[in-house]
Amino acid sequence: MLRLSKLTDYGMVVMAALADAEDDTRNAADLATATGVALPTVRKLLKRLNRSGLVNSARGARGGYRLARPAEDISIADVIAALEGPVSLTECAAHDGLCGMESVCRLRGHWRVINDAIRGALADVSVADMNRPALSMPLQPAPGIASSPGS
Amino acid sequence: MLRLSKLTDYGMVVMAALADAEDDTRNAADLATATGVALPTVRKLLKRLNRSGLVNSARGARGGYRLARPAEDISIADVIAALEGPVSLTECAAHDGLCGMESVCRLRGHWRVINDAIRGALADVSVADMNRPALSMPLQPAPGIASSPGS
DNA sequence: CCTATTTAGGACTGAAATGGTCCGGTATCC
DNA sequence: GGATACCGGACCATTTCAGTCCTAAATAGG
Repeated sequence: MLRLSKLTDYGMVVMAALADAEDDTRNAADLATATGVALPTVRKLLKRLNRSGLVNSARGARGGYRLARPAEDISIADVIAALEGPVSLTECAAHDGLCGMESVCRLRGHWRVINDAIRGALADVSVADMNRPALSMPLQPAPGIASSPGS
Repeated sequence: MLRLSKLTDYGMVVMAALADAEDDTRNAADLATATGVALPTVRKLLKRLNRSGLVNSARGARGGYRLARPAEDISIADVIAALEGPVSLTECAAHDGLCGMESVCRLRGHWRVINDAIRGALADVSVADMNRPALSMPLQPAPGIASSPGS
């Protein structure tokens, strides 16, 4: 699997909808209608996205949300990090000292590299990219891993 | 997050331990001792790995397990697929017709591409690679995504 | 042939995460 | 001042996950 949570998936959909009206402010109800995601869920997502600084909010009548930055400058990795924390395939790749086997585990260093590579790849796809109708993808090779010692 | 399950994590450790003795057959108890993973868990892992054809098993006295192929020919993606199913970041990347929004969702095609890229990256790291002490990684650029004209 | 060893397969349980909902409070516009 | 809409949090039902255990089957060795 290696699956994103459903919330994150929906979060991307909401972000994409928000990208459609970059300047307009849209409220949670509108976004729910536009995306087909249940309203309370949309609310929850927007709150988290706001706290993480990915969207700006305006309270009160005629309030709503809009992207904090141009869609080109918001990556999938940003959205994932906002909704489910930073990418880390294994426990040990994220935090130190939780495993007990760390000192003798040969795998750990490798996981970190792989981890960074995937995060890098995800960081190279923007919300704007995801919003394009077609399937052309301007994405980078996963900088961390690929390149030999030289890098 | 985007985290592997703990079982998969342990599974990699077991595979690495198995790679240490490519020709010797090792039983579940030995592997539990060598890896520090609880015996019942090791058993469970080995059963699954066996069913997926990643290891071969021998029953009876002096039985045990060994890698079905050279460690160089078993990728991380193989192990992940064996233990938690094929890599698929989103529901829609794996199965058709479960979402209801599929026909109108612009994101779907993009997710598939990203998905393939990550799977590709994971497929380029072997158990043998993971077993090396150092941190040099012979990994490929994530063939699916990158490729664009420039790169 | 008999016994000890070791995997095969599945059932089961407790704990944790996840998705989803709702409520009282606060800020803003008209 | 009233209506609108976000803010923060608590809350619950469901599912998934990790981990354990038991019985059956197969093999090696005496």
